Amino acid sequence: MPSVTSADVARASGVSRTTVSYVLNGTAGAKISEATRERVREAARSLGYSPSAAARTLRRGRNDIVLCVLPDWPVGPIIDTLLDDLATALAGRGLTILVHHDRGPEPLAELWRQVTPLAVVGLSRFDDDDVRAMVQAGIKVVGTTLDEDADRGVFAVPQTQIGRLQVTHLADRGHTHLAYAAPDDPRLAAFTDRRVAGARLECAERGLPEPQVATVPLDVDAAVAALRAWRTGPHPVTAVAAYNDDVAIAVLAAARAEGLRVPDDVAVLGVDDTPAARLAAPPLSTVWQAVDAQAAHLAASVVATLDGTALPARPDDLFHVVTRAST
Amino acid sequence: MPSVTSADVARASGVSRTTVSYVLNGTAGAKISEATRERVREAARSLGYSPSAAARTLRRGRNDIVLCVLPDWPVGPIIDTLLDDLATALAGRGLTILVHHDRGPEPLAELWRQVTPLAVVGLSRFDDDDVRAMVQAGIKVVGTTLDEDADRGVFAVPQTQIGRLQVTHLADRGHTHLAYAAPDDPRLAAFTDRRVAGARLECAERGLPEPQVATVPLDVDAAVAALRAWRTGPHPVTAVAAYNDDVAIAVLAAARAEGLRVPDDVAVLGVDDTPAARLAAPPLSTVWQAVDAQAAHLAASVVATLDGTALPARPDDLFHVVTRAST
DNA sequence: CTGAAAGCGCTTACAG
DNA sequence: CTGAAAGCGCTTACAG
Repeated sequence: MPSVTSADVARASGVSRTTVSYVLNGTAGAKISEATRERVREAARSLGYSPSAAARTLRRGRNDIVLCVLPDWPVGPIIDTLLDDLATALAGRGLTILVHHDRGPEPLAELWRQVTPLAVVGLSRFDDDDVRAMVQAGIKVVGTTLDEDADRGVFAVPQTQIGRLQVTHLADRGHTHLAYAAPDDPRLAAFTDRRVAGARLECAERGLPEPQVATVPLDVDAAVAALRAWRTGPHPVTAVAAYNDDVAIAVLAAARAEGLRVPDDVAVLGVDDTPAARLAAPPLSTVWQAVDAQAAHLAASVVATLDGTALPARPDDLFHVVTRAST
Repeated sequence: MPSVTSADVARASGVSRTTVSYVLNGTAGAKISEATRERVREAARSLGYSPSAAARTLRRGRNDIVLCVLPDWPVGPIIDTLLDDLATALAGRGLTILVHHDRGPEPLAELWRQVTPLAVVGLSRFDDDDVRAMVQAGIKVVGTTLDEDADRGVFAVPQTQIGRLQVTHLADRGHTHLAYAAPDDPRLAAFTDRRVAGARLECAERGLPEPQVATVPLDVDAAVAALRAWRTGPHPVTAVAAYNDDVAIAVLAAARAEGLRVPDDVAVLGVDDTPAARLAAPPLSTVWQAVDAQAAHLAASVVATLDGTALPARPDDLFHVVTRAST
């Protein structure tokens, strides 16, 4: 607890706290002899001095933390990569990234007031009120949208494109009666809704009937039930666009249980290109996401926001289909 | 930026800052009339006052943040659950949980000095030096170990037990020549090494030959190569304990490619009980982890550490085997 | 029951 | 080139 303060360093090196601060922060315009600088640095080192973040924050009005707010959806490798790249991009500027998993109704305001970060990066969309309050408090904000609109300060990963791409791939192979297999996890609704909407749009533009949407739990019996319903009626579904590879694998398991041939009786297309997709029977065609490009874009967006420079252009070619044996 | 301070609230409600502080913090022993209290609360509300965390931290020497340090390994649903439960347990005490993904060589000290948290929870093991420094700075520490030792302040999830349990399950079914399928991801080494060690120990105690350990990338060709090597020689392997369900599914894919029957020619046992395990062909036997019990124990450990009370007993029955068609 | 005042540790005009 | 001093906003003995 006998914490070392800048006064201790000043005393030990025979200078004032001002000088200590100048030296340690490398303040421009302070002309201090190299000998003094070295003396101060050495004293700081030997005393194990590390400045109090609270005091610095109180004085400066902000600190060196970038707060990253994650929504409630399950964290997967994509988010991991996003955060990794962001951490690397910001580490070079002396910024530390801290992550908060947004769950329940705890207001965002509590959080950023607690932390007083330099910037807040949201991987979910912020309320306009929250954004206004943060900006007013001098905190930089980088939002995210799952939609096509690319407002200023917004990092965008348009989910509708994924649904469209899936339909395009299946329609190109001659399928006309499509199904969309939605996931069971309600936390994914923000993604599901947009991907389904994209699939609907693409079907409409191509003059195809609406895709038949059903939830497919990750369970053989439940998937069989969904598959049977799709195969019933005058126009049985011949191709399924699945929310992701996990759901697609459930559909494959159902097809196996029903004795349907994939892709001859029913084609299946996933999203994510997980290792499991390669290993599935048959190997699963899937939508690959350019995670690295997304991550680089997010990192660049945050850096640009911090610097107040223009936001980088959104990368295109964020997605493409990896064709395997299931379509 | 014209931030509202406690002085503003004091002025608006006609009292001193002392009184504002007492009322808003519910300081015990301060006898303040209900009328005054209400006046202060109302003023705070209408001015949109929220105390400066930095000032409070500077004054008190610590804040209301619990910092959770995650190691480099990929975050999966288990960690998600752990963090979820922890956040819920701490929210009731007005504590906010913030997560830092430990990557690269940035020293831990930088981080906790930046944040000045009330407590640090490590899901990786801390250096003894770090622990000492944190404790000396008045920060509570909850460490984690993947081993059997249950030191004070340590949350433990013994990984050797998993390897032992896998061998037990396979040996009970009459298998004597076992293989261990390790994952490709070097970040998982801390887990892999311990699970393999557990498998070795259990084999030794049962008088079985050592398990043949090989890395099995999540890729059919690579898995086929590993499987062939295991099946070669005078004593071909008849059962594979896989690091997790993903690796097990790679082994299943290899068996399929080689025309081997599962479990008759080769039995396969995973870990995690993911949805993919249920959906595999054949459905995969796997070690289930009591994530909820682990999470509850972690949360209780943290709370006990904060309160300075005795740590909860470690739950037993953390793991058991779910038997399906692959063993 | 309430207020004046000190002080947490830092940074930064302002004076030399 | 360097130092004395103010002040960031809060909490908390200490005095009434």
